[in-house]
Amino acid sequence: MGIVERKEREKEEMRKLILEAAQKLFLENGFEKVSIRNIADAIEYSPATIYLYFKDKNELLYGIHNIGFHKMIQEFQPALSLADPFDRLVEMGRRYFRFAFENPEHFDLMFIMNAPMDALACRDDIWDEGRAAFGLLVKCVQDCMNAGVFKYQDAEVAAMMIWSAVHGYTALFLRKRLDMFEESRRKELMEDAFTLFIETIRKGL
Amino acid sequence: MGIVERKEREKEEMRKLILEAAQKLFLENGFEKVSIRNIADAIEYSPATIYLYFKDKNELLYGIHNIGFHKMIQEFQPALSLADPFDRLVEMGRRYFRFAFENPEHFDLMFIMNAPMDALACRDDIWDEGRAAFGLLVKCVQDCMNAGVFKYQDAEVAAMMIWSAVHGYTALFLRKRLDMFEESRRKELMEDAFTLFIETIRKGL
DNA sequence: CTTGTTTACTAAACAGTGTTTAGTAAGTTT
DNA sequence: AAACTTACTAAACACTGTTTAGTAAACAAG
Repeated sequence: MGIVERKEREKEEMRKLILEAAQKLFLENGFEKVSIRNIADAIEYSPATIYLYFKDKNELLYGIHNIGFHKMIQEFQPALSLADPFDRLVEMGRRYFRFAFENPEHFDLMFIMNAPMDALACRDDIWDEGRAAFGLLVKCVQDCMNAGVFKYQDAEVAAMMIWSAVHGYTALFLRKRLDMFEESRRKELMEDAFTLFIETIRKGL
Repeated sequence: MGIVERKEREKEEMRKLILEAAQKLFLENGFEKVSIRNIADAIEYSPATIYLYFKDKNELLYGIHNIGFHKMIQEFQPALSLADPFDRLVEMGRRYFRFAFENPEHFDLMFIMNAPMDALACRDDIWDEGRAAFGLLVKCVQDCMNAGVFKYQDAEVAAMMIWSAVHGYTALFLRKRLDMFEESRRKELMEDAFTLFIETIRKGL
């Protein structure tokens, strides 16, 4: 009597089909320029079908946001296995920015756009993906404290401060607020600001 | 023969009428929920009229973004007249966040949304408002260096690093990425992270 | 004062958008 | 074979930003 199981499998596969077609279109054309109808066309189903698998567009974007987190966590792995906790922290910072730079649409969805958070708020659910990722950072900061690199002792507060600094220039860059600097100066400025931040917390935290 | 002058005045007034009606609606309902038709209704003109005064919606949003910058610069004034340069820097940071908290729609337009930057990019113009505001920060950081508060000597890089840190938690907060912390903890965490950042740069920069 | 021209404005249309509803056809169960 | 359930869709609804063609008033020139 595996019919119900098969149906469930098919349902899951359909969700995946939609999600991956949507992701492909979004990454290719940007979020503003992709509609439910475009996605429906790509998978050769009617637009209404998508609403049988996702409550609304926010829910769909939330699904892609999840894929983004998987990708990011994976790309963080090499950083996490570095021996020195401070090196680990620096490498995590670099990878945060590099991920944003190489996957701007995913990063947008994960940390800037309203849509995925609205989907969560509607179900009044908690942002588990964000919590987990932040947890990685807190752990790393805690290791730095245990190793005596930082004198300050509240790892969560320190992690928040570090996340802010790295997220700040990443978000400003992505939303073109650093375009006021000429391209070569911009790259230099971001690199130097990051290095300066690292040196500052090494001395002052 | 003041006819052409009067016409120019009327044209300017009409722009202002549209801009302020638009701003009012945007601040009341948020940007996602206001259309050109809504604005047209509010001023009792047809939608097409708006396009005689603004190239497109991005241009209109850019206009409101400018009003936001005027407001922000004004609210920065008291900070700028503090005697001690480091106090000045701290107060600027506090006011950056307070402005965002009290004027989230304006802040969004100024530092997060794509629309106003797209309007600039189309005219391939430079972001003067951002440059001017960043200039204030650079000057303040330079004063801190001259006063010997900071040892590091590149004011622009240091300003970039400081802007990043303050913008980071502001943007994360505004885009609901800190909602994973319970409300009271969230306020505390932001406050503590800011204080920690201030203490860290005081010691380490 | 009557022309011709310019200006300011709008009705209506175009080409889209997210989403819902009512209905169909195939698969499954009895 | 009949009844029920599921998966799907055509078409509509109520919007969106934007453009076009046309009108009526304001102005300038003869």
